[in-house]
Amino acid sequence: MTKKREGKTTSKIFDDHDHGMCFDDAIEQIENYFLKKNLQFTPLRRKVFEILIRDHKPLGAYEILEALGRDGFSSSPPIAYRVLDFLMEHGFVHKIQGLNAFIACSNPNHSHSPAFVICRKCEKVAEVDEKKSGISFASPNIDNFEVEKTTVEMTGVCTTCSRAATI
Amino acid sequence: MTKKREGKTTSKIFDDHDHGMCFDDAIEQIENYFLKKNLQFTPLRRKVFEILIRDHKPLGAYEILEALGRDGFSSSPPIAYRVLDFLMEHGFVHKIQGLNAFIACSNPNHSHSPAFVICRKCEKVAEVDEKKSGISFASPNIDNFEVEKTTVEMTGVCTTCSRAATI
DNA sequence: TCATAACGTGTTATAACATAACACTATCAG
DNA sequence: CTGATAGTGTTATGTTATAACACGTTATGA
Ligand SMILES: [Zn+2]
Ligand SMILES: [Zn+2]
Ligand SMILES: [Zn+2]
Ligand SMILES: [Zn+2]
Repeated sequence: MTKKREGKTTSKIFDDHDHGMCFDDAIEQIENYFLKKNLQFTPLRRKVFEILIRDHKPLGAYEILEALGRDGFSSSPPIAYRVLDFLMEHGFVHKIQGLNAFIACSNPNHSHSPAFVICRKCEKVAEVDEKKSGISFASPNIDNFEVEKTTVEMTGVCTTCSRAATI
Repeated sequence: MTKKREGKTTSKIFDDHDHGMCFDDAIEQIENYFLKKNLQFTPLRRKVFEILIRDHKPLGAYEILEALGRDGFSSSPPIAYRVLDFLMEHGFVHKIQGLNAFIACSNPNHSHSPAFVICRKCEKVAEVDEKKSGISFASPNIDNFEVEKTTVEMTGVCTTCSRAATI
């Protein structure tokens, strides 16, 4: 059976943005970026990004594939993984390692090392800025090991789920 | 920590410990812990831990299963996953999300939120302390979200692999 | 113009990782 | 003795990800 990924909670960091705005902006930003970099924003790539940005929640590759199938695209695994890899390379999508899921970036304009806050009950995920989060990578460089990529995920229970549990 | 000599750099974090010591100590520590907590350090649990601490490198669950099989234990998947879950609960093993692999803790005595430095070429992994790493979780609490667990992984190329590439 | 290389999408098959569900034994408290 | 708990074992299945190859389109450029 399929795992459920759903959630309806309100905790500030999880919905402190206007998502209608977010959606339109995001599409525009990615279009501009691709144009500038001479990359193709093909119908498939656009569709995958739209699926992710639509509800702005983490989706597994196979959930994305189902959605692609419903919209008339091929739904064999490599289709999703290839596009996801591409979108991740360019910073428009991130992988949430703790959920084996993918999420549209909340701030693609800003070059960043994203950190994620994950509720283990409702599986809502917030992408937070390094500085905002209270996390700081004081040194990007450890013993001459050049860090190319960081994964930072904080798992816990959001206030909504926490309240719900104690009722 | 970092040495620079004649243009060469050496990264110490990957091998700055006496592993013979590490192995014996680790076994003793886990034995004491289990005794104190009235937990069973069964032959299977011991074997899994030994497999992980032997070379002290990340191993996939199925690699561990093979090793178990070679040593006369059952090698069906749940065997490994159950013991790994158990050892992780008690902080003697960590999962490296970026590799789908498991590694023996380098510092089980110390209550910690481990961070990992991972070479993407040789897949060596070093567990570093929050403070040493230059990473700090300034606030354990973000907008009333109580963080229960953190995942911090830094991927890059270690000096050895980096030197090898430029020869 | 005609090779040919690069890219994007598509397919089938399979690899790699992880869990569900149930069975059996040993231990131990009441 | 009885029932609960813990540990190991088994079979089967679910879930996530990649390999390998096919095909059309679009640049590149002899
Ligand atoms: Zn982002
Ligand atoms: Zn929640
Ligand atoms: Zn540790
Ligand atoms: Zn290396």
